[in-house]
Order: sequence, then structure tokens, then C-alpha cells
Amino acid sequence: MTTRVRFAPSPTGYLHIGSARTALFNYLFARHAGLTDPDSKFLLRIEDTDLARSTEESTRSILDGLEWLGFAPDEEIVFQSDNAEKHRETARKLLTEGKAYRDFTPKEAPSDANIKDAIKERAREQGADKNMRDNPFRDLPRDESDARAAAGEPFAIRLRVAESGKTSFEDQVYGLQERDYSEIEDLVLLRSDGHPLYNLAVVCDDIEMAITHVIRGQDHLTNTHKQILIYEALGVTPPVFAHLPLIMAPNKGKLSKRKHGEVVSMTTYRDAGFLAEAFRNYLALLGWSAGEEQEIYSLDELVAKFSLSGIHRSNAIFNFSPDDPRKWTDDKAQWMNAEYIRTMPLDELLPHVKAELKAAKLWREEYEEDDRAWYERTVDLIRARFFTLKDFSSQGRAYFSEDYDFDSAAIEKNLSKFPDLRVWLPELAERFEAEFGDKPFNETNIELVVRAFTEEKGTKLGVIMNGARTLLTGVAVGPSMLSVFETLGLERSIIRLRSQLAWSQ
RNA sequence: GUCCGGUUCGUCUAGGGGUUAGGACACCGCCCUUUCACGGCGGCAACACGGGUUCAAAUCCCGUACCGGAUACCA
Repeated sequence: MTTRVRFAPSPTGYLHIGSARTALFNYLFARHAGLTDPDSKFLLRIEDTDLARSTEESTRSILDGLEWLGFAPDEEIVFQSDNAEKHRETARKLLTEGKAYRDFTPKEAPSDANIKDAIKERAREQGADKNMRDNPFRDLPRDESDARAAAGEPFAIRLRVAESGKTSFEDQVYGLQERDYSEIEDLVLLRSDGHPLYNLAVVCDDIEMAITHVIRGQDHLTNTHKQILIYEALGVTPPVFAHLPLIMAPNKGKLSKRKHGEVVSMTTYRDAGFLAEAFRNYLALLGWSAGEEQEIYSLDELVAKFSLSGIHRSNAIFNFSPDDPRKWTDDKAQWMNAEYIRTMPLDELLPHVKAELKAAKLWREEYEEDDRAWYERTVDLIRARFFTLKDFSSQGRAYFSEDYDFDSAAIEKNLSKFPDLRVWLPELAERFEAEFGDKPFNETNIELVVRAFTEEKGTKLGVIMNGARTLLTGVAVGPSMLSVFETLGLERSIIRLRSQLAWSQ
């Protein structure tokens, strides 16, 4: 059977890291299957049946995140709310067949504040003795039920779960899963206002979309048993299930928007200058392993190596320290991004740098034309110590603009301590002007001139070089000064060496 | 409460009867060096606990602890 999987987020927030990984695993699974069956599909369904919480903005944000990661669905996006009528029909069908019943119990007013806690509390009170089949309307005679409904009395439709038995399925990650019917209540299929509920909607849509494998978070494990009951009532063979371990916060608690803010949002990483391929690579290793020591994988390699059997059963922690700006997000993710930036083929990096420079208004069309060679060489030179795309427009700004700031720590470290430099550096500019009238301004020649100059002044090479570094780049960090001089060129080097701007700060 | 799941360095993980328990990130040190990185070399650091099975247990079984998930006319 042709593999068809879906990623089914509910649009109640942005695309967070856990959902992104679920999307990735679904995507990889579909593409892997696609290696032998080109008809395999990765689909997207927006589960927007909770009208109160779903927002268009959220849908937009999720789509943005998926687009950034490169997970385009193979068929049109399904909006679950569009299928509500079909869901209702299915519920009515089950009712007609006697597999579901009307529950006339008045709807409870939703307890406000903390719903989760309220539910937990109620469950605790009910204890282990709770009889899941004690609904007074479960065995209401058909004609009486029909009469009350006809009279306009509101009712919910609940699935009639058998008195005894158990559901079971072979989870591709967690193994055989069984649940006794006594643990499962007669779940509501249709709300008294006619609104289809999650479990019904999911099953109907998965059937309609011909989903063969459901790969989702482990928090759905209990839903799966309920859904299997619905599949059985419908006489449809359930798909294969694979539940994923969860991604937790550093304290092993839930990773949430409210508590952890932007670190969990995919768009944060896009906006922070992460490369999608790097983040994907990082995500793939969170809860999955190919069982080898390789860590850097191209998408093709991930597709080739991905399998459900490599997924772990234990939750993973997304490691970050909100108090430490250097570790605002997982350090392995940061390392991975830096690794990609400095080792990926330059041609692949260039468009990203272009986009970043454009956004920072530092891009010049010449970089695409006459100065292309210079641009490529410069990017290649400075990328070695960058962590994100943002660094090209911040730390790397002086390479692309005459308007850059001087880092106070750099001034302190490389200029203030050596007051002579205020005279020496402009002198070095004079020397450059004199020496490089006809001689090429390249590393070899520059080194000769600077070394001679240094000896004349009776100082150390580092003092001159780092003083110059501060003036020429505004920062204390960067490539070898010989390359910086050469890259910036004679003219710009001279102007910057003469500049007194940094000194007056 | 009940049901389900999990537990290997700080973090991500390999290993699934015999390993000096491996790698990566982070951290620390050394080398390289005009800075900072990169790179190279090295270091620190883990099988939750208790029983069993076995010649042999991180690995299999049972229990305990802890963590997580679920428990709704949310998804």
C-alpha cells in the first residue's frame, strides 16, 4: 500500500519545536518510503475544529515555519473544519447503527481557570472504581431517545464502548499497547451543539485522506485507543501508529510558549539567522538516531537512513539557559548551525548571506557583478568564526559598509592601552600610501611593510595588528589582519587607519 | 487516584549478556597564533536504586524511587 502520512497541527500557537520535529519525522518517513514508491505522500492537515482557540494568524505562523524548514505538503492542505458536516454524518451513522447513543445530560459549564487541574482532580476523586459504562442514557430505548431528540432536547452523541474487552495495537516505537475497555469512557463524538470532537474528526479525516501511518507525539497514546474504537465501529482497519517521545524543557517539565517564550518557536530560529538545513539536522537527532557516530547529515542522507525503529522511547530535553545570553538556545543547535555556516559549500551559503545583507540594507548589486569575486572571497574569509547568518551583518558589517560601530571592549583592549597607536596608525597609513604606489597590496607585501614598521616603532606586531583591527573592523575578533587588509583593499585600509573616530569614543 | 510510558556523562546519544561503557555538544587545559575563532591533542564526566536469573547483567526478569504523558461536550 502506498505510504501516506500527515502532519496535523492545531492552529493555536506558532509552530513549536516539538511539532516541527513531528513534521520532520513524518516528512522523512514519507520521503524514505518514496525511495521505493514514488507515490508516497506527506500531507498537511490543519486541525482547526476548536473554533474558540484556532486563529488564522497561528495557521500562518505554522505554515511559515514549515515553509522555512522545507516541508511542503504533496497535496492540498486539508482544513479539518471544512469536513465538519462529514464528521456529523459519521456520528449520525453510528447512532443509527446503535454503535453510539444520545446523551441528554446537560452540558457542564466549563470550569474556568485551570481546566487540566480540574480534570485531574475529578479523575482522582472518581478513583479506580469509576464505572465507565454508567451513563444513564446508554441504554435508553431507541424510541424514547428519538422522541426526546425530536422534541428538541439537546444531546451529545457518545460512542457505545463494549462492556468488556480491550483495544490493542502494535506501536512502531513503544511496542504492543493494550488498554482495557474499563479504562475508556464512552467518549463524546459530537457535542450537543453539533460540533464534532477531535477523536471523531481525526479518524474520519485520516480515513478520508487514506493515511497509512500516523506518526505523532506520545501525548496521543491514549487517544489512539479511543480512535481504534472508532475505527472498529466504522469497520475500517486502523493505520499503523508510531508515537514519538516528547521534547521537554531543561527542568524536564513541559516546554510551553507561556513559560519559555520564543525559544520554542520555529520562526525565532529563522529570524535569528539559523539555516533550515542545520536546524533540521539538529531536530532529527532529538529522539532519533541512525545508530552510528555520524552527526552531520544532509537531507538526502536523513531520508535514506530514517526509520521508525531508530526512534527512542524516552523524552529528550531541549537544553538552554534563559539567564545566559550565550546559551539562549540549545548549544548543540548553535554548534550545528555554526558548523553548517563554515563548512557548507560556499555557493549554497551565498544566497543566504545575500538575503541577510539585503535585510540589513548592506547589499550592493555589484556583489553580483563586478565585485562578485571579492564578495565571495570575503564571505568565505569571515564565515569561519560566525554562528548565524546575522553575524554577517553585525560582526561582519565593516566589510560591507563604511558605517560601522566600534566595540568598546575592542577599543579598551587594543587602542586605549597603547596611546602611541593614535599617532602610529595614521603613520602606517602614510607608509602604505608610500609603499604601495605600484606594489600589489597583497598579504606577502603587507606583512613585509607592517613588520618593518613594527620594528621601527620598537613594539610588538600584535599591538599594531590589533590596533589596526579595531580601526578597520570595529571589533576585536576576526580573520588574520593580513587578509583583512588585503580584503578591505589599500584605499579603505588607509582611510580607516587615519580615522580618529574610534579614539573619540 | 488510576492507566500508560521512560530512566547510560550537565545535554543529545551509541551500545541490548563478556566493551578500558564509544561519540557529539558544553566545560577545562595544551598546541597553533597579530586577536578571536577554526583545527589538532588531551582532560573532566554516566549505566537511578534494590533484588533475582546467569559462570558472567548497563544489557533479561521483578520490585522501589523518580520523571513524564493521559484521564474534557480541548486538540
